[in-house]
Amino acid sequence: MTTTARTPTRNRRAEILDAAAALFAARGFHGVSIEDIGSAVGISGPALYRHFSGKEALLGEMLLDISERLREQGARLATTADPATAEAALDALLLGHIEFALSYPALIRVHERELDNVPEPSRRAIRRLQRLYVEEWVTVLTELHPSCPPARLRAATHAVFGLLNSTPRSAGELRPEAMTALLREMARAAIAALT
Amino acid sequence: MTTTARTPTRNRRAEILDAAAALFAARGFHGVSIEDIGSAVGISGPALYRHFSGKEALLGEMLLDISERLREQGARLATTADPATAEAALDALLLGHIEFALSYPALIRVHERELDNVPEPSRRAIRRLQRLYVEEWVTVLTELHPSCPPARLRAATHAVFGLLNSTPRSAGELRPEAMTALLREMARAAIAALT
DNA sequence: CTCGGATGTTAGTCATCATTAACTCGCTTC
DNA sequence: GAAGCGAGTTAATGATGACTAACATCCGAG
Repeated sequence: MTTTARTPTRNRRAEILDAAAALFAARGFHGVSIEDIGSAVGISGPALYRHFSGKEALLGEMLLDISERLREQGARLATTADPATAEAALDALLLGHIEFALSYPALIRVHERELDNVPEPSRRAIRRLQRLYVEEWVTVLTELHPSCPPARLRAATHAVFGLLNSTPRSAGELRPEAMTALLREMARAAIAALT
Repeated sequence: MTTTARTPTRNRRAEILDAAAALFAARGFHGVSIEDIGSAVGISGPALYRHFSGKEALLGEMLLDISERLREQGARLATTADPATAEAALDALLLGHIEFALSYPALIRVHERELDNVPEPSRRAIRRLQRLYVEEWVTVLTELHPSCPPARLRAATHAVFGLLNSTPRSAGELRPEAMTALLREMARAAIAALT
């Protein structure tokens, strides 16, 4: 009836993914209904099936996109810097991750929590991308701490992710620049402490 | 009569809470059915209502217990040490939290993720305990970094929790002692880096 | 021995949900 | 100016799931 019919499909898909991300972050995958997602973007319920084959497929696409963005960013930032200075590469990775976490807290939350709800075909691909991203970090850390065993560096990487991804929990405590500086300093120090 | 009450009830409740924690950690609150929990402890479905008034109440009790244990531990460790050496208090808090996270990864996960699913009466109490625990840390950190504004210290505390709670994610990478040492060193360094 | 309560069991009930079906409607295009 | 299609809509359908009811059993007093 009104002038709503102009959205050219591309926008709709993105709109739905955004709304679903916010809802999943707030209430969890199983706590959100198709109806909820639909009405969050002004359409109602089953209309979602014009854009996605199902709820799980929607989640799968969402996580795949997030993982791909992180991996791409990781690959770009880790190699962009002067290969001699792994320090610079690490700093770039840190700042990239922090900016992502601060810009898209809902995506970070979903990425952290909902992998188990993705059906098996996609889950494998997502896991692979996540692993590649971690390995990007481990490679850089290996240059900085050659004597440190890889398993330890991997655990350290997960610990740093936990630190950086704490953002959604301490939302609003600090302004973004202050939060960025804080997380960067803490993460750098934590990594420097590795034997 | 009186004290005995034999073990049937007490054990059952604890057994149920344990099983439910493991399931909630793995699949999320809404991803687990009453049937699932029941059959995990060998009874079936509605028998749970002999022990808990409902699914949400069960979760509420679980989170209340976790929060209470953390808060109690925090209060004990933060004051036990020589008040002159906030360093020692911080180290005690760190080791206490790490031990808890390594011993009960499922509880940590549920504690991090499921607060939103607790109905309002209990949620308030849980939040209060969580806040008290955080304030325990902030108090100690304030002694170590008097010039650091409280908001920054609070955000730093959440960041440290994120780091320490990464345990469930990097499960099995390292042996417990190695993981404890790693997390302790990283967290100490991260905190020392605060201006 | 019997009574009563704690603890289970199985068979409903009633909601909620994901998904599908069967129709509109408005555009573009021939 | 119909044909076709993209994007919605509302009404089933079929599962699943939380919770309740009605009925069984064990066991420790009295």
